[in-house]
Amino acid sequence: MPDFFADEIKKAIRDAIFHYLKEHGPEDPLVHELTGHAWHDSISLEIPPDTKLGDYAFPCFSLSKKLKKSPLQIAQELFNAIKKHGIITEVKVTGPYLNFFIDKSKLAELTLEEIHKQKDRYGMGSSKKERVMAEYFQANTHKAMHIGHIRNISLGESLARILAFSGFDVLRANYQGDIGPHVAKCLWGYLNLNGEGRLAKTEHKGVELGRIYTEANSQITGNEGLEAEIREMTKKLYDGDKSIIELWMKTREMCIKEFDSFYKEFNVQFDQLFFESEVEEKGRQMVKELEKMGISKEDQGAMIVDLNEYGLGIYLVLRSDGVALYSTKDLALAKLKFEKFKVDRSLYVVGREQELYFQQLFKTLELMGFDQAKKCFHLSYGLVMLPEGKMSSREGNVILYQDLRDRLYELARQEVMKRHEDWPEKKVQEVALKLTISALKFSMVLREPGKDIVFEWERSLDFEGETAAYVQYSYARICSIFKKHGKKAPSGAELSLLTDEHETALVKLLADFPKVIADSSSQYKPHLMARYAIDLAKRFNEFYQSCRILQEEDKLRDARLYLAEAAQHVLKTTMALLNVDALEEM
RNA sequence: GCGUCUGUAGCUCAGCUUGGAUAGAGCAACAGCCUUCUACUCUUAGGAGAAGAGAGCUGUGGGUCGAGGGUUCAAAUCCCUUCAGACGCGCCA
Repeated sequence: MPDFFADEIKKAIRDAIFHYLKEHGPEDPLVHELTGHAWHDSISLEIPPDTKLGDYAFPCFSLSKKLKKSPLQIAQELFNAIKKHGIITEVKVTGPYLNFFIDKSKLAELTLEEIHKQKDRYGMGSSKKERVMAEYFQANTHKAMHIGHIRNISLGESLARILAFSGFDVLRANYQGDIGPHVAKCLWGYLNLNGEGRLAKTEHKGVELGRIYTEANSQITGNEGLEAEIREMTKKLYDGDKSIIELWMKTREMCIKEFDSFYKEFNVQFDQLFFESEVEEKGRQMVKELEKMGISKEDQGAMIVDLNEYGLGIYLVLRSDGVALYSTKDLALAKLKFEKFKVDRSLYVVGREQELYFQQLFKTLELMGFDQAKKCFHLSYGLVMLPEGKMSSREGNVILYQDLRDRLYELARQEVMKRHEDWPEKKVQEVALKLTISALKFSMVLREPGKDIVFEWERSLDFEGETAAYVQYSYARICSIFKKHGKKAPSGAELSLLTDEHETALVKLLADFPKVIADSSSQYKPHLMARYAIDLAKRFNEFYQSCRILQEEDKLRDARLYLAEAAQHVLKTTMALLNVDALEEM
């Protein structure tokens, strides 16, 4: 709810305490506290667990200690001293709590008029004058995309959108490995597992290459002869050996093309694509610099940064044979981000297993004197598993994206077809695809990032429950009201009519939206936004269920239309921030 | 061995940063309701009636918040111990 209400209540409480003190004890440190600058913070309000108890609550426990009286007594005495005024319509004492009821029509007016004024900009933060780069996805070419990548891109994109909405200047970055042992394995597979024939048969050549990689990898792993062969091929790749470079270029192109269509399907556009090869050389130079600065040193032939005094162990920055490591390249990339792209804040959406690694990276950057190092953040996320028990780990039984997507899509298509027999096939496919991709994104963002999740894919498309479809359906319902009504909500509606508990509950939730933006942005937690979207959809449906709109008499109808339109705006914004499609019919 | 994270209803998960009133959702189960969703009939229109489904809503049942201790007026939340699991701890990314 808007701070305005809390402020008014706090003032009333302060006056009551003053009044109380005047009568009961002339000198008290409390007077000092309440006249100081921080008096505002010394009175803390809470939201009661049930709206029937009140809209705001003031617990009297802390005063109890200072005044040496029971909180129940204090609540009663404050109640006698408090003056109802302005937006406070009622005050009640419930045990040790002083509960306040606020003027609901005032709340509706303030909130809804703000939303109608701002429309899709409602909740948007003012410019932070700060540039943040979010690096995510980081899928390698020549490898299959699996369900973990989906969690990554869904989180990353949603985070980027939330940050941009809350006022940051956001750059989206993707950092991909297009060369290395994994490429060699894929190419070996291409040559030995009938790659040419298989690619000829499919549109999705990148996907097929990924499958070839997976098969090749399982054959090669543990086979010493083949592993030696791969090492040899990897070296040839790095050396630009003509015998293999042409195939590499050709297949690399296929993979990148496949990624492009995937980005399109997922509605993601990167501002900056980085490749490992770009930063390898710079990384090696940076390690030399580190040594000069006395930050790194040689150990067993390799270069390390000893971070033991920070409890971060040893950070290895260069291999003993002088070959660049992931860390070598990341150091250079970070510098590039800070200096060339003028980034003030840098986010990395990467799996949880690299937590220590990123702490080491950030600490090293800090030691090098980069101020931005303090504003680096590793958004780490857990594994995605299916109810069947398979995991998305690198070695384990991988769930390929394409397989899952196709399964989900088929399910969605059947459902849409069943409901709209009159729709042309093309429209069915279009809507089904949107539902599929939205369901995937939403399920991946709904959970707290750090935790492993079990992706209940069969449920993700349900139109009930905590799903994208439920949110989308609620939105479509609102759209359908206005379609039926034939025009938008009129301005100047009598919002004081909105006093039903369901109306108020919806208004309150709408009023909370700016805070949700602020929280999910400052804490890097997109799941707060997803949960809010569910809550809002639910709250709207409750309102819709118990309050008629179009059939009411004009004034009430207009007020409710006004409310519905506000819900529509906010719901649309939440979907945009989650990168979920807002469909007008489904 | 050390470090980080996780453990909440049968299942999937919020809540924990910043301690407060009977610990919340969703799914599944059961019992209902149903308007603006779907479809049928009637109506000049607005709309009305009966019905079904469901992608709506309500209610019911279901919990030692892993266990034990501590701090506090108050602990799912903070601290300690312990059990279980995941991940990490130098030449992978």
